[in-house]
Amino acid sequence: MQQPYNVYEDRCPTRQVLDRLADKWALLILDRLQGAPVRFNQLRRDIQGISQKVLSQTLKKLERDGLLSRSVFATVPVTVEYALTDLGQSLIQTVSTFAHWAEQHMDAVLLAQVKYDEGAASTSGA
Amino acid sequence: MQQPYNVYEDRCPTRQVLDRLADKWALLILDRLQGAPVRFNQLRRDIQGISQKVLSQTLKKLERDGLLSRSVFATVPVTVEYALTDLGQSLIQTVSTFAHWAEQHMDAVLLAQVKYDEGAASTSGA
DNA sequence: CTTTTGTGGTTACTAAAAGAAACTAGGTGG
DNA sequence: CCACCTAGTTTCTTTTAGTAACCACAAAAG
Repeated sequence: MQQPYNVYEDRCPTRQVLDRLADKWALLILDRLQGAPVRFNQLRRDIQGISQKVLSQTLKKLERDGLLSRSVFATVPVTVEYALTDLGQSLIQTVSTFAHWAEQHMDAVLLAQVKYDEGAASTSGA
Repeated sequence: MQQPYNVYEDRCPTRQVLDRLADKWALLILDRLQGAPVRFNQLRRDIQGISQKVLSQTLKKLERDGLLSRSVFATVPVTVEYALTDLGQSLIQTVSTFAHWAEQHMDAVLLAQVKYDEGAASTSGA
């Protein structure tokens, strides 16, 4: 008995899910929510470079897919908290490893880039 | 002694790496290369919906970052094989888990979407 | 001996999305 | 009254992603 879903297939609904999750901002948001709920503007401050629009959009998509929950508290000013759901928890270890992989392997990547660019230079050069 | 790299920082080079890896096509390519080298057109056939342009571009970026290697064989017609490097191998388990997560949790995602859309309907409706 | 098929790409065009910045709305404090 | 906090939305511009066509080579088909 094999699975009904195959992400390699064009029209499989998993492909859309992958497309939404395989996003720089989505990964950073999920990673940031690891451990405890975080508020909108806190996410905005912590994830440097993200705009309100993209943060808002990405949060909506992740909420719709059931990976995180949105809670509004009637404080003054209003508090909106985002937190991982159980579904989000099922992915967070993988997301975290993926998002931080570059931090561990950055030197190797930079070295590879230098080598690649040298090769490209010699092709067009001598 | 803490790490010099932090993916949450806007100008950290890891951010660019994350941006390139956090891509639907990059993930599917890396996942497909797991186990054995694969040729260009084989990748194109297996990863349904990818275009030559995007496949070519993505392979170049992944090669530049040192995650995969490109080997040309002077056969007729020419054979070009792509394979994971050691650096690529260091990420493949995470990539594979991530890429196939949706296949395991698709039902939960679909359920969440229905619930979310119902809520949105009731907001604008009654 | 011309057409089709296969290889592995590149190039131009177009549609969609991402990003920057301003604006909204409700309430507090100066 | 104006500025500032919250959490967003809207508008506009720029960038990216995707579609489709084209290229060069060689072999096989007709």
